[in-house]
Amino acid sequence: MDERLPGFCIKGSGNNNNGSSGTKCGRWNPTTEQVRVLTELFRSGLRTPSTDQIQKISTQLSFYGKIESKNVFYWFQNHKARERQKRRKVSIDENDFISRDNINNKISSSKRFFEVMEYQSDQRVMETLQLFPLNSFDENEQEKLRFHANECREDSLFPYIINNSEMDLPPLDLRLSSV
Amino acid sequence: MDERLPGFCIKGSGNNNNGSSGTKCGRWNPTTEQVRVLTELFRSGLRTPSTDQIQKISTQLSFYGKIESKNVFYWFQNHKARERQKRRKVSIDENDFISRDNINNKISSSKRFFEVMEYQSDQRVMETLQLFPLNSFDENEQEKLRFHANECREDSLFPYIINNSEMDLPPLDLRLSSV
DNA sequence: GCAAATTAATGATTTATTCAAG
DNA sequence: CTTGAATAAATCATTAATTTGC
Repeated sequence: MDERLPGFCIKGSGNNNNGSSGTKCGRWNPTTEQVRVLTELFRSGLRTPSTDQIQKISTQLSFYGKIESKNVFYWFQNHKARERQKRRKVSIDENDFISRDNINNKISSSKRFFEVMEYQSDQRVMETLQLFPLNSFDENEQEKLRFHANECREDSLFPYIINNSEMDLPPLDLRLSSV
Repeated sequence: MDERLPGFCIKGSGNNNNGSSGTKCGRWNPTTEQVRVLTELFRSGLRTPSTDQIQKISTQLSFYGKIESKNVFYWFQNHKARERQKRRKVSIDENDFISRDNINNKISSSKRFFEVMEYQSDQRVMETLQLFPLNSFDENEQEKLRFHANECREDSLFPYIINNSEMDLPPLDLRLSSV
């Protein structure tokens, strides 16, 4: 019963030999305050703290709970990388096929879609990074945007509003059946 | 049970004078089928549809009733945020304020550690774009890091200390020298 | 049974971040 | 260092559920 339950770790004897393999059990679990401080530091511009800074941070944060210097180091590494990854992901991947070819355009993102849409001519299915299962849609189509301010407020602040009132629709085909 | 589909903007001047500076339009009231399809798409992994997708979804869903693209956009925004919110509330169990033994014991040898770490993973922080998991909710990884970094509990005897942000910790002054 | 009053859900806006380009 | 792009968080506002008194 005291086996290593997945996701729940038995009290692995104080000194966790958190080596390289069994990171499950001896992993640092930051407290709220620790995360708060780290995030504040990150937000303040700190990205790659020096060793001295890491030590100071770690010492300070140890007040809130168990922490080691390496945790601080890793935290910044991961946070930096993941923020970046997140940005890239939403900017490029979320946009399915549209392009990576003309990445110089960089506007493959749907947001600038209104402005540069007419330029899309050749989209290649780049690196099989197919994120959405619902690509039963025909992304290849270049639909016309009818930016019709149908609302009371004409200045729309959200990035993309397309008013498409096509009413002649066959029964729904949105299933993520195939690609 | 009132089957009247919500119209567009009720442009009737002075009709619904809610006085406040809010919207003056009646808001979208999704039909059951619309919600069902949107939820299915969400559960399939779609989180931030591109403009193309939004338009197609909107077009498809208009078969079931009045809808605009912006409604689809808003729906995904809200649904994503609220699912995350829900999950976050559930996982407010993080604070194990554990005063472990010799917290920063490894600092003395941390320099070597950091050198190795730098060598290992400094610039090579995974550039891999993870494919979208078809059946999992891609929650914010940061939150996972923050709240689920470790399921390991030493003991459940420690009292929670959740909002002790007013400890007597001196204000961190870490960014002093090398910023 | 039925509406007025109240509460819960959720659609729509605003605000505060992030990274990256210039 | 400043600005652009694009959210995601926080908030506002309205609709639906429900409670309640009659």
